[in-house]
Amino acid sequence: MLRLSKLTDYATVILSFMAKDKPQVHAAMEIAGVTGIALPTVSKILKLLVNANVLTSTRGAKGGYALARLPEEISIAMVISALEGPIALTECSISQQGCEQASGCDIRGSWNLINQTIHNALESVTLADLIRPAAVPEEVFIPVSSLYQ
Amino acid sequence: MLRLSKLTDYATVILSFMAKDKPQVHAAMEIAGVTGIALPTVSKILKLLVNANVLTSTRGAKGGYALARLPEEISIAMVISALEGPIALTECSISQQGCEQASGCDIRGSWNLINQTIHNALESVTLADLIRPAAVPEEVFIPVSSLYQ
DNA sequence: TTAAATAGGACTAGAATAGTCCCAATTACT
DNA sequence: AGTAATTGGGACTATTCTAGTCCTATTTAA
Repeated sequence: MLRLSKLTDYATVILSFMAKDKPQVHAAMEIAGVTGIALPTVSKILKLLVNANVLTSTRGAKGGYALARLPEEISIAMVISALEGPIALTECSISQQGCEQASGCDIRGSWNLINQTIHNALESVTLADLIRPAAVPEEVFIPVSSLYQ
Repeated sequence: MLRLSKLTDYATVILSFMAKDKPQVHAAMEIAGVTGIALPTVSKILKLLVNANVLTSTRGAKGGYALARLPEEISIAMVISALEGPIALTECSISQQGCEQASGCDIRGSWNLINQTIHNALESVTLADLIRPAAVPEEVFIPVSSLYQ
C-alpha cells in the first residue's frame, strides 16, 4: 500500500498541535490528552523526534518538548525518516551490496530516480504547510517524465 | 521506511524482462528461470498483475503471460497498486470514515496533497523508462511548495 | 487422451509494527 | 534535603502484515 506507519501519522498530528499552539514547551502527558493518543505511544514518538533533532527536550519537573526549529524548517521528509529510517522504496536502494537477481536487474538507477523524486516531494512540504488550511490545487505538476527525454 | 514490498520489487524486475524480450508470451516457469525468483512467487505476482490488467494471460499448453499494453503505457503507479492496493500514505486517506483523533486533525487535506503528489510522480514513470538505460539527471525539480503560495 | 499451462485459494513461517511497561536520571519547587 | 514531575532508554509482548509455498480445478495444444 506504500504506506507510512501509524506512528508517523501520529507524529504529524502531534507536531501539528505543537506548531499551532503558543506555549513553547509541552509535556508528553499534555500532548496525549490533547491528541487522544495513548501516553506510552506519545512518549515513544517524542523520543524518536528528539533523536532526529526535530524536537528538543527538557528534563525534570516543568520539563517537556518543544520544536527544535521553525515549522517552515521542518519537512515531512525529516519526520518520516525520524520515525521510519531512510526514505527509500526498495531494499537495494539502501544497502548497495547488489541484489540476488543475477540477470536483468539494471533498473536500480531508475529506482534511484524515483526515490529521489519522492524524497524531494516530501522534502518540499513542511510542517507549516500542514497546519495551513488546505487549499488543494486543481493540478499538481510533476515533470518527472520529461527528465528522460 | 516508506518502502515497497518485496513483491512489488520483483514485479518490476519481471515486467522489465517482459518488456525487453521479444516474444509476446512467457510462461511463469520461463520467467522464474530468467529472473531467479522462485516459481510459486512468480506465479503469485503474475496473477496479481493479470487482475490489475497489466498483463493478459492465456491458459493451457503454450499459454503464458504477455503485457496488456505498451511499456510506455504501464506506469509504476499501476504496478504498485496492483501489488499493494491503493497508493495512499495514511490510513485516513483511504477510508474516509473519520479518524479517532477527536481534535486537531484537520491536516487530512494536506495529506491528500502529498498523496496526490507522490501518486503523480509514480504515474509519470513508466515501464519504458525503467528499461531505458538510466541517465540520472543532476537535479529533480518538484515544485510542490510553490503550490502553497 | 495427455501434458502444459493458468486460476484461485488455503496455508505456514517469519518479520515488522504497535503498543505497553519499567527503572534510571534530571530538575523545579517547597 | 526531599518530593513530585518529567524525560531517557530500553525490554518486552501481542498482533498484524509479508513472503513464500502448495494444492486442486480449469483450460488448451498436440
